[in-house]
Amino acid sequence: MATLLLIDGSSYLYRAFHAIRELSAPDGTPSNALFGFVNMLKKLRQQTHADYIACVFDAKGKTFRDDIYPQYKAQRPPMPDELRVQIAPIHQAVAAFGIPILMIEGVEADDVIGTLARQASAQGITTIMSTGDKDMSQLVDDYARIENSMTEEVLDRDGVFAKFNVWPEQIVDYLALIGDTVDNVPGVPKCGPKTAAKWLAEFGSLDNIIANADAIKGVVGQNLRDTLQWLPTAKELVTIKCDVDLSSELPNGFDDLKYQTEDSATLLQLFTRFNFRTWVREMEGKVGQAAKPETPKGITSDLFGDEPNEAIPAEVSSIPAAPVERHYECINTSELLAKWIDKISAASMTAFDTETDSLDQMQARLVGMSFSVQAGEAAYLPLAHHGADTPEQLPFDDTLAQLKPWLESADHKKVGQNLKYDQHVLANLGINLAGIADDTLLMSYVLASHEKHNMDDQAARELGETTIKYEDICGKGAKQIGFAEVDLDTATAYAAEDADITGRLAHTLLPRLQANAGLHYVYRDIEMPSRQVLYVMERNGILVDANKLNRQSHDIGLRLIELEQQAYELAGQPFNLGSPKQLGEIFFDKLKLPVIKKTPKGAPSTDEEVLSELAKDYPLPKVLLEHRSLSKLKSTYTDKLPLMINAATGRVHTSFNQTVAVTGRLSSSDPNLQNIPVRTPEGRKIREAFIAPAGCKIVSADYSQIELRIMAHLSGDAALIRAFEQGLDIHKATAAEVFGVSLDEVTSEQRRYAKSINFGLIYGMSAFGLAAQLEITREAAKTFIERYFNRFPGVAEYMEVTRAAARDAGYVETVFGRRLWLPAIKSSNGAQRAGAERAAINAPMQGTAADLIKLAMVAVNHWLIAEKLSSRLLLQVHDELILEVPEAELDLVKAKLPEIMASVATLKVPLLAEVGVGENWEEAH
DNA sequence: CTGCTAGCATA
DNA sequence: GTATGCTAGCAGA
Repeated sequence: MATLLLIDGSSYLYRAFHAIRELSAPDGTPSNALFGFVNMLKKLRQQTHADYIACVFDAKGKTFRDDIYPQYKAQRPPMPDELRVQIAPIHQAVAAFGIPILMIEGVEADDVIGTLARQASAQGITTIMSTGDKDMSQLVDDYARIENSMTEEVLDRDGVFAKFNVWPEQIVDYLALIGDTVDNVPGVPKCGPKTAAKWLAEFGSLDNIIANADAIKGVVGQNLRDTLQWLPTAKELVTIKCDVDLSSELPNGFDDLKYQTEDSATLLQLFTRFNFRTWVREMEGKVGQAAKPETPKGITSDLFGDEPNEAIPAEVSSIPAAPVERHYECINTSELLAKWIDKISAASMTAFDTETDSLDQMQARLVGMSFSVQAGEAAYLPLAHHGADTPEQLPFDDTLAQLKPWLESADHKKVGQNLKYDQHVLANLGINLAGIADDTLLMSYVLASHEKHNMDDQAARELGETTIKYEDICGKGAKQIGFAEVDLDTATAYAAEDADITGRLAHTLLPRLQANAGLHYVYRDIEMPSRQVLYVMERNGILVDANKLNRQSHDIGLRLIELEQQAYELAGQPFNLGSPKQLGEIFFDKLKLPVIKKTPKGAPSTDEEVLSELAKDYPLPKVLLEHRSLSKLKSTYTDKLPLMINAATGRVHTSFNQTVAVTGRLSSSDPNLQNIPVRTPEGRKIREAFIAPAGCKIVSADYSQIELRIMAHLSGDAALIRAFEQGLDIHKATAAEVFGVSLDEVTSEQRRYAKSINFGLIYGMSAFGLAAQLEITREAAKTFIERYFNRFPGVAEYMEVTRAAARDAGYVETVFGRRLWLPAIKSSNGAQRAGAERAAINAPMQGTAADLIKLAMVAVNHWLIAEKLSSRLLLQVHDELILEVPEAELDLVKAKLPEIMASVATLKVPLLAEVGVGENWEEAH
């Protein structure tokens, strides 16, 4: 049976406008109604498969109802300007989606819908009226029903009766009796839905009620008798006209209401103008496919030319190309140097690499550089080799000066493998590397975050080439020599190969990224821009008060000695408190304490959980717990951090690794500044040592409940979305739902339970895990989870859908299209598979959060530069950004920073960032 | 000197 | 129950 879908455009216009908070295009044009409307259209298109479709709007001007009753809708305020300006783009969007638009002068949208619905019913066509307008209930019959796509309410004949206690054919009478304040149609005073339904149940119809008006008692009965003259007019006003002449609009009848071809180009244009990023990405994929017909793979002389030869789907792993003939040379004369400067100046893209004497990017000194502009052809320029044969090497300073313009030119595009490192190395020499167009490390990471991304592995995987390993030429371990000690022939073979392979990798990987709009967006608009911000943050470094940490080390040291003495007495012998093995022997062999759990290798565990449990009954574990936590703080933080201060800058410069975390998160190392303590008072003292220089403050801004908000967005769960929209304490709100109490009745115990389940959900929880966390039985945890899923069915469904999608595709995606691969999801090992399923649940949330804060970092950095501010980004800790801000800029940054963070994307729930200020990180947090 | 384990710091 | 990085201890070079 054929189906007709009629969208009540006028009703959704207002609903979308009021349902969504402020939202506007970059130029300030409001876009909330457009966003809501398009969202609704997409949802409808996905959910409802109709043969015929129309979106109906009110036309301008008066209607026949104004002639009947001049006060009709007289009290309705004019359409707000903010909505009015969105009408044209909304019509444009509807049309571009391929949905026919109907606007008939002299009648309202309802009348057009009524007419079409009646015509459809007569032909046996099912009609779905998508509207939120209760008046339309009068149109429901055996063929026509209402589906409200916002509330997902469905009203068929029985549904109408269930809702209003009258049948659809009585709705007109019912509306006439109760009137419509919005449209300024009076009814019978004091007659509401209850009374109207009661009368209609008793007398069947308005006519019959009028006929029996004298029999109705009370004030309402008198009111009825007073309005008898009016009621027929009221009925006429609320009756939807079902005989509108549509012959000139639809000469071919329903055939004129078929879906048209989607106009992706217009949609892309529209979404770009209003900055609907997710949809832009979606459309870019479609437009790209349509605009780029497949071309045969050709041979180009310029291998790094701008246009990819062929769009290879990202899913298809590349087939290693045929061996490339290599020609590498060593630049050791001014003629060769001139030749290569010409080459790289003319090239549209140069693969570039540096060789240095250290892995520490802030300390590393340049030893040489290599270049390649064509597959198989590359050159190595040695600059600081020394050793037995320090031969034909061009002079360091002079050669670098010749290359500096090219290195610092944004017009000369470079591609490299981890150019952030090379950028540091050159910055150490006062050279500001520019024109960084591509990075094969990031390409590999975006295409396949679960693979290895080092150049040797990439070369083998993507090109089928075996490369010279660093260790092959420099040795390893203590006997390793610096690259400057390597002879020039060997160095050339190695370094030129690096540039050559990098260029060829870029040429292979870029088309695969471009073939997928989502991945390309993640690479081009998230990873490449945040690469630059990370460089800036690493370069900035953070000021650390070494004296303060040293004093803390000293104090902790004294306390540790006390604790050791106590432990020796309690144990009856001295032993190494830091050795789990010795500790185990004392605990379980000598003192015969009970074994609570075992390590994976089978030894009795002595971790914090076990110690806490044992501490309830024995004194020694308590001493151990304090010793453990203090020695961790001392060895990892208070002892180490002062040693990490860079002598030249006086600051600590971490390395942000952009390509290790499979979820898209960053990691920090040397030192890791993403795990500075915060939970315990002793730990927080370490944060106090991260300080702002004189005249500055530390400003910290963190996203509030970012992963739960993303869960609300991804699952679309109405209750969860509502809780965030209302700005509630989310754990409390969860508790209220799950325990069925009001918000102010939630006990702290209930809130704690809810908090655990919220975190558990983010981690792909099982009943077992939750039980352990809450120290309750597994059965109790299970019923608790069931109650949660009952209250938040959208979340339950999302979990299942995600698991299934991961099993199907082998990966899951973030909101921005980042792919998170889960090779273990198809493992025959049950435990591994279960682990991968938990990761599949967690990854979209953790990964989307990572995408968001990367976008925020880029936006904040961009703002700081555009406004020429001196404030500096220093650190990122997954959901937190830390800046150093001069006092003069404090108010501005305090206001703008959280605003930027909250507005990098528009999700189904608002984003919130909270800002703090202090002399040090602890105060600011 | 290198690689592994247990344990623990963060989001 | 997700994702990381670092330390000390220890075993086998």
